[in-house]
Amino acid sequence: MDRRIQKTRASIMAAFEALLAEKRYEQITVRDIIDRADIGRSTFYAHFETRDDLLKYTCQELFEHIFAEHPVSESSHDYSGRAITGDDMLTHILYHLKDDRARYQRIFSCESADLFWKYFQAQFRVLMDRSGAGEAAAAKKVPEEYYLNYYCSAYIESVKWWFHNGLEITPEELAAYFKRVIQ
Amino acid sequence: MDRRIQKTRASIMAAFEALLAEKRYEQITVRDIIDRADIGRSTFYAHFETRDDLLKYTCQELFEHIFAEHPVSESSHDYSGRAITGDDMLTHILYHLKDDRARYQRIFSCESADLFWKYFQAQFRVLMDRSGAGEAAAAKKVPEEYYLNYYCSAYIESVKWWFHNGLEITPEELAAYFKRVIQ
DNA sequence: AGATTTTCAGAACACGCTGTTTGATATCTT
DNA sequence: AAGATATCAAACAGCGTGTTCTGAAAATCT
Repeated sequence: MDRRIQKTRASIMAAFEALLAEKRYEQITVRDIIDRADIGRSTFYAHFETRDDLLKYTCQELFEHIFAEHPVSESSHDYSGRAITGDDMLTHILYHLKDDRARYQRIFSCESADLFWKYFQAQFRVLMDRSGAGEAAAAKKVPEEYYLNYYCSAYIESVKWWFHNGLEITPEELAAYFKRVIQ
Repeated sequence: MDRRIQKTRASIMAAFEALLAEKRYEQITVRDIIDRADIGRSTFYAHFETRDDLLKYTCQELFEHIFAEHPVSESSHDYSGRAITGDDMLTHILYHLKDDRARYQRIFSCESADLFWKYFQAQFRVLMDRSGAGEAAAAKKVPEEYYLNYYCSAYIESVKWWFHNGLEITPEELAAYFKRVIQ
């Protein structure tokens, strides 16, 4: 792969993330990006069709690691060889977030964080769809759809709260909070 | 009060809400609004400073009834004479929403619904701040801030789910779902 | 190293949107 | 009826997006 492409792409992404820390997505112009990345206008459009395209790509790139199909051993936690299911997954995701906290913290505390949280929740929902929430819903005597929605949003809100408080407590502690309020 | 002002304002609001049903807020231009409302450009700017100003005003107008300080007797429910506190409030709000369901359904199912849900949650949060969630948080052994956030977002998510399913069940039933998952 | 292919830069372009200003016209209030 | 005020159309400056073109620069191939 052409090194120029990688370099240019990297500088665009870096400029974009830096700008997100300063102003909300809607206010970031292509001029802002290319000035900061120090590239030409046409170069930007050679890499991304539109500004929205860059945002979409950033989202994918941000979370693909977390929601990868086959989690492998990581620096601060090791689940290799074990199947990641149920409760473990909740903590597993938190570790991923904490491992790359510098980046996620910047993204999640920017004014356009909503966009990323929404993408995060959608991905989490896909995961949960597979690990049936039927029993829990039945125990609470509410529709499964209602429960699934409740469960996912409560989890995301927990993570939001965690980041909002500077990731002070450990992943295990936060997971414990979540399980306790969920019961 | 000048009739012209009322007429113009009403036609702007109507045009805006109609457009929200068709496309997302960011894509609605001032030209769209004034064409639909059949007014001049400068007239629009005589009433609202910016496009965002119109959105803000619409939010306020939408929820001011629901979050009014002193709830009075309504068509489909009557709490007059009783203090609205705690659990009653949860159902009370749902009745308000159902009373004007035509309007709220249009707003909450439009592509820019997020903006309105966010405003809704912020207002709800203000309400809840006053009715101390300290005991419940202590019972679950989680920080009060964490619990308050959890509680409010779970409520809003319930209402979202309700609208998403066409308000099929009654306010009492939804409130029951909520209380059951919250426990 | 030299030739070939690909990417990059910079400027100019068409187009659309925002918010302002103008002076003439229509409509309200009293 | 008369004065106040809201509305209108049209033109304006300013800024943003996404396109196109050309020569220069860099990477890749042999």
